[in-house]
Amino acid sequence: MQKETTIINENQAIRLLKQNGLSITDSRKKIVQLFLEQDGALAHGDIEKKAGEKFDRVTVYRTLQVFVDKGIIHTIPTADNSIRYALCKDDCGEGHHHDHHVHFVCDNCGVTYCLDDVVTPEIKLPKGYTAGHVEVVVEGVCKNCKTPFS
Amino acid sequence: MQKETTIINENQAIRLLKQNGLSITDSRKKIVQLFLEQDGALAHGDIEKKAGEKFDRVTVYRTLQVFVDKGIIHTIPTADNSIRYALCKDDCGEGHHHDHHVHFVCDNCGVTYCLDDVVTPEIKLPKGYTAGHVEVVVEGVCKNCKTPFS
DNA sequence: TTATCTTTTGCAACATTGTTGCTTTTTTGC
DNA sequence: GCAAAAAAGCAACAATGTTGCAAAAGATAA
Repeated sequence: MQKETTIINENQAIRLLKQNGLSITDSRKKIVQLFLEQDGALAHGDIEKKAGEKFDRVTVYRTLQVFVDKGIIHTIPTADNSIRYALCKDDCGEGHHHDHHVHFVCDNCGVTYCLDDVVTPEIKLPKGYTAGHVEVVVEGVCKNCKTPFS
Repeated sequence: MQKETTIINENQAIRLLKQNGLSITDSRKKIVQLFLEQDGALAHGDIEKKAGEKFDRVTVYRTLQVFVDKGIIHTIPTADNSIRYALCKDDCGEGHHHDHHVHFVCDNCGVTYCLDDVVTPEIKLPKGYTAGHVEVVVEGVCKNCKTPFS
């Protein structure tokens, strides 16, 4: 079972890389797989750890950069100086990200979730300001950490 | 004129430090003054530069930490791995920040503004999630960078 | 499949950013 | 001004991020 899931993810990873015109390499496959296996978002450090010391730090930095450029992953700003990355939905592509969903960081487990179904609200800005992208990060307790009777 | 403003800011800085039970030192005064003189938010690096190489890097780090703890300044998350800081309104204090306003980052000039009058909206979360603090960062063009006829 | 060209990786060296312990200096309260 | 307390400065270190270049792996076409 474990193995089967891994293979499915590997195939999906390869498909995703090909779609974006990227060479299929071990590190790219592995990193995409990590995102596919993962419920939440990943920071650079997480990826290095989860990859099992297999790849050079530089490779991870460059791979993440390529993925962001190609619209495969997007960044999530946090208050602790550690950018997190998460897979983009299908409508993102090279040069244009469309991540209009809210992000959620759990106080308890620290996991960052993409709430794909929660759309960022319209913000009414003061006169003179023009809005581009709106980023919303909610901090609180996630569904897994919620205590049953509270 | 220049000098007079500086003095006013210095007095205000001293008042702010005293209110929070902090010793009055050159670095603290200077750093508070930088925030008072400044329209937008400041990153650690900005402060080091603006202070004119006068203070040790460690002093700046520790001062900012103290200010955050005391509720004098608050942090603003960004997507570029550089936390920014801005003055809190009066209703923040030690151990409890109340920054329910929206932040704005200008694409053109890079300045980060606190839009004190724009309140963060209510976000409806999926079942099981409990919201604590909500952080909204809008990216776009600010009032100063707006071209007259567009 | 192999030869060749292109892309990516890994390494080394470096730059920047942030942290910690400890001594000296400054501030505070008397 | 003096003693106690707080903060600054220094040094050393840790973590994070960047760049150039040679070696390795991937893509392409005969």
